[in-house]
Amino acid sequence: MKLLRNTLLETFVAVVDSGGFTDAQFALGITQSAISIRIRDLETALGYRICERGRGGFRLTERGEIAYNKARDILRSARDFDAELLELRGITTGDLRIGVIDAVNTLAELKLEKSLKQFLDRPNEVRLEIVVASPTELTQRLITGELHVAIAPFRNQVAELSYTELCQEEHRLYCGREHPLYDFPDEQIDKEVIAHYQICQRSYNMLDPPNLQLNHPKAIVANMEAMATLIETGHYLGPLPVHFVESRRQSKSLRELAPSLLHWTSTFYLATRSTSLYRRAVELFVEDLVRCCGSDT
Amino acid sequence: MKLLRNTLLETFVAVVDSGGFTDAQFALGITQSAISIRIRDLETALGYRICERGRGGFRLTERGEIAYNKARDILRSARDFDAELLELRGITTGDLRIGVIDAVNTLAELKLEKSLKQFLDRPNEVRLEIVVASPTELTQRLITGELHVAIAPFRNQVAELSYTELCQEEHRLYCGREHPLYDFPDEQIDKEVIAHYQICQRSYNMLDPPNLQLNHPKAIVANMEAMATLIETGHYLGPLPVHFVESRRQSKSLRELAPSLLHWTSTFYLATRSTSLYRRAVELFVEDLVRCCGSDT
DNA sequence: TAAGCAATATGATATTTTTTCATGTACAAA
DNA sequence: TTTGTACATGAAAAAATATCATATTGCTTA
Repeated sequence: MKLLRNTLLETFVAVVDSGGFTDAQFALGITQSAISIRIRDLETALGYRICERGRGGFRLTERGEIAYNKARDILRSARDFDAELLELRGITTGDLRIGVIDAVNTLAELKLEKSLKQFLDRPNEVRLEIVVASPTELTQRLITGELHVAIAPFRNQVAELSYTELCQEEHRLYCGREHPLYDFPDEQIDKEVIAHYQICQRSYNMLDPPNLQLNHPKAIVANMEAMATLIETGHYLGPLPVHFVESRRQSKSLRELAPSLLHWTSTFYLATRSTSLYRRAVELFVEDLVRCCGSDT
Repeated sequence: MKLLRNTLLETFVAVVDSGGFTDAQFALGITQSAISIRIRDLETALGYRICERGRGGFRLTERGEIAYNKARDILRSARDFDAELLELRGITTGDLRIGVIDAVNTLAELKLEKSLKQFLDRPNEVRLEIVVASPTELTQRLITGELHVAIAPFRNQVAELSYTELCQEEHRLYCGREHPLYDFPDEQIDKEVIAHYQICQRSYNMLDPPNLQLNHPKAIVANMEAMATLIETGHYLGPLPVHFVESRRQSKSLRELAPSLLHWTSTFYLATRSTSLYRRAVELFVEDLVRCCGSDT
């Protein structure tokens, strides 16, 4: 049972997500009439129209748009609130919303899979949600409470969050088979040489090869797969995590450039809100993750 | 009408605040049976008992205590959420919860009264709440959202809040009629002399006379009235805001010590949450206050 | 330009939830 | 033991919310 009943808001959100009343019937398990009435009631309560509907299609009004976003937020925190109170029974329940940076599943040192398994092996009623996003976005979503924990190489840390070091990720510079440097002997490669070629970067400048001069127009990607693709075209050099390259078939089509010269690491952190409300599920998962990562490095 | 209906939690909070079911009837405007049923339902939903009741008296259980605090928090944010959505109509409504340090009403430069009047003169449906507390507490309550704005001489400012300078408050050191220094000529008073007497301080060390050596056991107070009382005993010297002393009868029984030597000022700030949700009422009051304070200084 | 259709609104009725009223139970104090 | 207070409970009433059938509306389409 739910502690807070937000029938009207839940209906509103479901209607928006379903793009109209008709489809929301199935999402909500009530008839279209009921939905119609609920939306009317909500509009009466608010004193303004939240959406245009009818044969012309479904569309939020300007205020409706604002209301929708706020409603989603409050529903999420209502769920978390429920979970907090229910967890006082000793049962692990509610949402656990985890954010990670992309290409994290092959980072063996992180032990994400192992700790998730440990967490889930315990008796629990947790609804898991995993989101992939950039460190900046993850930070933002942690602060708003949209995420409970996030895992990424956070470079600029903010006061609202607290960070725990998890592991290191090793990076090298790679080129594709078609690239002029592909057949170059390592001994002849140095930063001077590298500087002649275009380099592809991640949009959040977090994996920059340190001390590399980037004189040339460079490509920007927001995702590891995209990075690999661009490097494979043979047009760009680019940094990639070693585990990422080694875990895939195409590794043969990529070449590490002067690994003794061009290698660097980034530190992965677990981030949570400093002033987090107590949630057993979050607590337990953090424990599991930190334990698994700490066990051998 | 309310957007979020938290019947169960509202009942719970009202019952706790009324100290039992019987009195909560009047607070809630429903019969005792209804309350009994609601509390039972809440306990069923939670899966644990939240309070002991019966002829033996009313008492929260351990978990009930936790639940009560969380419930109060969520109800407050639900009210604010309602206000946010309702204010999209253009009507100023909802709570406006203001925190101030004590003895603020005689600080003329602050123009608190004038700006409150301006604010309230506008058509509005705002429920005002004014809380008096120490700067530390005010900071805490702002962060949790318990307060919307706070006014005090904040000395250590935190990142979560943003501060606007409002005005200055002038302080002097005073002694009571019975104090040995009461009849001392100002010329003979210096820090050396002062250091021989006990000084009373505010518990948040914010109005400390700068550069005063406090060698002697000193008294601590958390409130301006208390400070005045202790000074009037003739046993302590103590700092007081000038406006505070001048605005009351007893000023004759207090003496400023070497005002040319011993005077200092503290800066009053208005603090709000940096990442505050948009509330028209809050916005307007802040405008009013800043305008009134800025108009002449 | 009217018929057809798809999306929502509405009125009457059914169902469920919540409240009250009357009464029962338990327990501390007299 | 009695009494009175504080809460619990069952039945009935009231209120809120749902459904079903049908109306309305505006956009296609012929």
